[in-house]
Amino acid sequence: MGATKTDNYTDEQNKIALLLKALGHPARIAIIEYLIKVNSCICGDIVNEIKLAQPTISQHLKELKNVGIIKGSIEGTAICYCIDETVWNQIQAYFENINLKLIEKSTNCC
Amino acid sequence: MGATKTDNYTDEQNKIALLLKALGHPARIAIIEYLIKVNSCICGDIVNEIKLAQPTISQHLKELKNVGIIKGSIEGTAICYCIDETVWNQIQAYFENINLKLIEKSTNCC
DNA sequence: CATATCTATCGTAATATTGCAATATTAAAA
DNA sequence: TTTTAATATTGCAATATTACGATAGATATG
Repeated sequence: MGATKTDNYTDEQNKIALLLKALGHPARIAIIEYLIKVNSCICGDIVNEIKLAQPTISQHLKELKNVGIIKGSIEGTAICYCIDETVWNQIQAYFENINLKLIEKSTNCC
Repeated sequence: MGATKTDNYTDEQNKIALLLKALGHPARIAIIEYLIKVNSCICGDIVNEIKLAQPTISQHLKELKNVGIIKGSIEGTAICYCIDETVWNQIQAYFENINLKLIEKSTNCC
């Protein structure tokens, strides 16, 4: 136990869960919001922005990159990160789809 | 360590992170999708739908209820769960807001 | 080359999550 | 009241996550 039983679910369910799990930490939310705020992609002053040690930020960036929410390109000694809009749109589409269904059949009993 | 340092972040960041974290597990995604599919709210045949033990499902339901994504009303010996559209709309609004900003300034360097 | 800078990785401690068996709780039904 | 059915809670084992210090790797600059 302790490990998620991914076999029980569809690939889609597993995928969206992984994406949302990656966003399910305030540090990673803060990173995303910062990346959006500074417009042009930003490298390691995320460490200055968020009160966490550099290895911790690096770890969070890695997680976001692993699921495809952000991407980074090397720029000299620094690395330029930014949001991958493709994956982001997938997340948005998922929520929109569910919202449509919710509106469609709004026969709540609770 | 091992505990998230919530003090570093805004209330909003912590809140949205908690909501997305709650959705960041395939079982809970499956529960949400099932609740939507069966339209009228459903009780404990979620256990039949998803291959997990009853206490495990109960635990996942509790987590979803804790953050307000679902609500349940007692109906005799069964409990009727359904999605709380208020919180759901908050999540959607969050993503929409970010998407707007993404479109606004789409000067990606990666 | 030596040094400084930026980022990643490793190792590890503290804590959280996942999942289940056993058991408790609650309310309908017999 | 006894029984049955539906959920919740408890306790626990296995695993995952979070965070950081130490260190390594890569690249620019003197």
